[in-house]
Amino acid sequence: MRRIAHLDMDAFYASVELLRYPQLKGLPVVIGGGRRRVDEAIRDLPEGGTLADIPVAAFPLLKDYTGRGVITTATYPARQFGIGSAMGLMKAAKLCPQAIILPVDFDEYRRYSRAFKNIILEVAPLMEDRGVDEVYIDFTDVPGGQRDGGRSLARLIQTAIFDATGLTCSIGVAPNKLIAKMASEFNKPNGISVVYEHDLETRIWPLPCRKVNGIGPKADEKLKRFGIETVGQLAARDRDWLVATFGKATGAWMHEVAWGRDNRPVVTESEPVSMSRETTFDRDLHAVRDRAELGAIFTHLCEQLAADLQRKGYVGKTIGIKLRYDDFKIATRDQTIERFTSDAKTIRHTGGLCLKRVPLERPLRLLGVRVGALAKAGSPEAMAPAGTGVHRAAPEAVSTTASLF
DNA sequence: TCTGGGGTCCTAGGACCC
DNA sequence: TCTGGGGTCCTAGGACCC
Repeated sequence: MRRIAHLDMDAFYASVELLRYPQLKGLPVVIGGGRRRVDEAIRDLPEGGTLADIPVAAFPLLKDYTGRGVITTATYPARQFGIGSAMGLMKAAKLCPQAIILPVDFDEYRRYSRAFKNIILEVAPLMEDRGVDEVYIDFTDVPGGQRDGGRSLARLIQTAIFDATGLTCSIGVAPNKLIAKMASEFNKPNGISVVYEHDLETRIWPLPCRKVNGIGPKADEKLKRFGIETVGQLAARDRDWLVATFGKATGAWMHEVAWGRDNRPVVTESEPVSMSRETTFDRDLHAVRDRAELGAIFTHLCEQLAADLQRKGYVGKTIGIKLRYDDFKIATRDQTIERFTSDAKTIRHTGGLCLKRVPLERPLRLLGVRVGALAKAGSPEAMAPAGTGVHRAAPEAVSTTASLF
């Protein structure tokens, strides 16, 4: 019998921070803010003092935070105030002004990410990466993976991760990835849930459609307009109606997931499709008035992206840009070039051409650059001579102000 | 008081080829 | 000369996820 686990680290970023700052345990803490006050607190430490010696009162508070940004993670005490991830910092400050805010430290989270994944791999080799804090694990052929429907193995992994890192996680074990993903949320934090095929009606059907991985805000809203709130109500609609209403692929998929069917394999290896860098400015910038600043930011993003590609050993041939205007609307442009590249100057130049094709009247809040159509550096594909494809004229520039780039 | 950064996949139209 | 269908690549936007 197929047994698939979904493992989700509990409040991952925040939990990693609490390992450094145990004095903050039990307090509302959010991750997502600026660096300065924490740096000051570290600098003010007495000789020989550790991070754990920083007095709680020295940490920055949400109410003193000014600036843009969102919460990436909130500790469980902070969640009691209604704070959640992706929430704007200003809104979170209203809900819980006394919450402590810490800056994001991706390098540290990546270290712990590698650590917990290595522990899993020692026990179960079929693991699929789903980002820093999540994985799927195929329990089916792991010795002991079937015992108690997978509960024993889940417990073993959970304990091993905690012993090695001090971090807790929640695990769902089910017949497939779809159900496992939902099950891992049943018992958070530090929980295990085992779901069988025959639990569909009692444990899955009562859930709101939004809990299905793949049904987002838009699809959920449309479902609600037809009176469909739960997975069970979705399962009650006939397939043809779903196909007629949501389209061939989406409708059929919805019918399958509502009946708990999902045969996607656990995928252990995958190649990246694109890499990108983007930044939201401290204040909105204008293409004309802030031309020099924008140009410098863009160059820097291209250099960072080129360095990412080179470090990871990839080249790409579709260069793209992304803008977010002050009204939050997004525009993208891209252009495919003749040769694969990871060169900052080439990316910068082609990105500059893309920028000439996009409207630049409105103030901008974000600028990004992307390289897609990736190949491994040095691979036969990446080395193929240019001009073998169909020749296509580059799109015309539409913007005049954009020539400033 | 607005809303980060890094991704994947899908759709849809047009170009172009067979 | 006209008609057509399939396949692939390119581009833009959008939904969704972590």
